[in-house]
Amino acid sequence: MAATLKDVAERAGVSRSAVSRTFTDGASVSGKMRRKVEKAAAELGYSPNFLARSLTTRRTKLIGLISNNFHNPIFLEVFDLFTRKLQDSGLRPLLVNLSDEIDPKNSVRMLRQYSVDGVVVASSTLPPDFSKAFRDAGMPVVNSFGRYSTAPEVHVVGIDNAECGRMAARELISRGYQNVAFLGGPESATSTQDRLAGFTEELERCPQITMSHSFADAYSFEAGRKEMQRLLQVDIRAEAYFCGDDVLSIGVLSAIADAGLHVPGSIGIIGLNDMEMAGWENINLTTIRQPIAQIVNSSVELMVAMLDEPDRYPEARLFPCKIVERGTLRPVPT
Amino acid sequence: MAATLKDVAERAGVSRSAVSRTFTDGASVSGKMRRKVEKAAAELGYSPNFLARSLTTRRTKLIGLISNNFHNPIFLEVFDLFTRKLQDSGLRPLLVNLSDEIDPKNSVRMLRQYSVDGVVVASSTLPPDFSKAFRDAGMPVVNSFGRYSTAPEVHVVGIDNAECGRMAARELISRGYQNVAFLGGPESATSTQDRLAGFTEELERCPQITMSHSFADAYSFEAGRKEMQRLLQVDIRAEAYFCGDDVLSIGVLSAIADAGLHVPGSIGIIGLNDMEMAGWENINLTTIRQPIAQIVNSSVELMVAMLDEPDRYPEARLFPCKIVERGTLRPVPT
DNA sequence: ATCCATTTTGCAACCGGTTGCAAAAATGTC
DNA sequence: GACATTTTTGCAACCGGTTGCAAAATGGAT
Repeated sequence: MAATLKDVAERAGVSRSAVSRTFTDGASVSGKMRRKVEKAAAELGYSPNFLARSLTTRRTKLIGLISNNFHNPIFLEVFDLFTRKLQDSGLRPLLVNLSDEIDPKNSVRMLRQYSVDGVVVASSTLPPDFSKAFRDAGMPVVNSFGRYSTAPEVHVVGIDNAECGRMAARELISRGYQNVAFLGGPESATSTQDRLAGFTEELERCPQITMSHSFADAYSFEAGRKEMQRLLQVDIRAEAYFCGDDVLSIGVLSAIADAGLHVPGSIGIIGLNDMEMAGWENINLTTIRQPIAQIVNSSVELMVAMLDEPDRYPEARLFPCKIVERGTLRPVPT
Repeated sequence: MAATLKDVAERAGVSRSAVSRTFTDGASVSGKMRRKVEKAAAELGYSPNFLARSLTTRRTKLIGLISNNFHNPIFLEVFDLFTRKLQDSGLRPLLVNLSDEIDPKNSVRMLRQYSVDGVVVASSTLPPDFSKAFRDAGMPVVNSFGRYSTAPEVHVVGIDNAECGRMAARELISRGYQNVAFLGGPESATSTQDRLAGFTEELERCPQITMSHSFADAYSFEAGRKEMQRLLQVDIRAEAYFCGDDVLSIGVLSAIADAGLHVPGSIGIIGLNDMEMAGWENINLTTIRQPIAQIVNSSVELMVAMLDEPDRYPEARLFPCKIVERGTLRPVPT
């Protein structure tokens, strides 16, 4: 069907190598030859087959883009940014949905069968073993939105979750809240653990402030709502909550509204991520902004660098977060 | 690095063809041979290279998954469903973000270079030329969420947008609204055009009901909010609005709340899609449910069928929508 | 044990490219 | 114009697989 190297060579009356060289940059071809070949190629609508090429070059320009977060709207932004940035870097994302995989083995095999040049694991909830499994199979790996401390063997790009916890704590302290709580995502997620640790650490320096914590089953609206409903029933509610994630916060807000309580009057809420929706006027969530565009761009740049230097020494790239003040915390007392 | 066919053949002391046949289903190999080869393969951790294989089989099992909707949360659900269903069918999605492409040419070339087996265009806003460009390049194409009437040369899986418009009109009529309006997405989107046409058609049968329409710039919260703010200012507001999309509806709801008006007391709203968020208790949007899981599954099944039969006669598969009643329309008068 | 039909196996060519090497052509120098 | 040097070109082998074909092995019937 499609024209091949050989067709072009015959039409141009030259050798196959000459055609190949015309389409390989850095190869030696005279101007005359190039023109002849390009003419024939244009006439036949030829463009080289990447997969055949990859057989000898050992480069497919395919990158496995792996995630299990297909329910948190922030990941739509993440996919948008990743696909664009990868495309701009001449790479192509092979998307892998790991939502119900327990074992990385299948994905590792599949990605090897497709000879991907590298793997981006974009998830804050996948256990670090997954990233390691890909690395152990010899593929360059970047773990975006991952935990930086426990897996120094794999490149990580993300935020300092513990610092976010401390930041949230300081913010609540500065607003004069005396009884605060952390409402996290799933307890098993490293991001949840680290955010809680930072939050706790900072609050331990203020012994007069009461602190508690609990976990929602997932980073989702329903889970946040359910957990908040439970908390409101047992009636040991805090004055302000640091929620592990924006979408969780929105669930929490809905439970609070249903209970006839007012935000920030009766209860203060601070989220994390600053997803698009947090800025919607009917939500107006005070939150900690995670710089996802920077994280994504840096992840791809790191991946590109690794393609040239596969044994690059592993590094963690952390980006600072900052508070975005909207309407769900009471003002700083004057 | 990774073991090849030849390595396995040598280790097992058999020919390369024998190894190849062991990993090709339907090929003739004796039990004894199979065991020998599988043993050697297991010891070397061998699995066949799909890309090399594709060179002779002319099947990559790669499917281009193309979209330009990376801002409407419903598409996160769409991507989740597509990736799962494709994976379950033994296919792999090569994700292409067409957000700022004017011309399909580049994507066509790229997808040909990767020898994708087929292309799924998942978009309700891409012009039909895009789908056609892929088909003209000889690739099987399914246009999911597309318009079915104008492009009978390309397979389409989706809903009958005009019928949705009629359905919305009937619903508003049955609730006794006398002055209704359509607040659509971008005027250029075929989905918007068809929904408006159906809505208008049905209302023309009730001349006593006043009807108007306008368009938002995009299927987005901000666009919906802005358009509703404008409508509220000019003060020729309708009693009920059929909004082109749920996320648009949510923007509309926010504008209404800001104006101090009440839903469904002062204004009724009906959306379209039934995205997850529509069911959140603090939104509680009455809407028309688009059966996206069915559309996605059917799209993939159609794609699978086309792989065996590339010249299959083009068909349109339409799925019925139904109203999901929540809290943004006033009750049917008794 | 013999013969024939069937199944299994290996050889070699091919899929669509790239690349090291040596021969051929072009260029520069005197 | 002769010679040395550099650049361009084609040959042939290779990347990691598949597959048509013919030879070898197997199995069954007599």
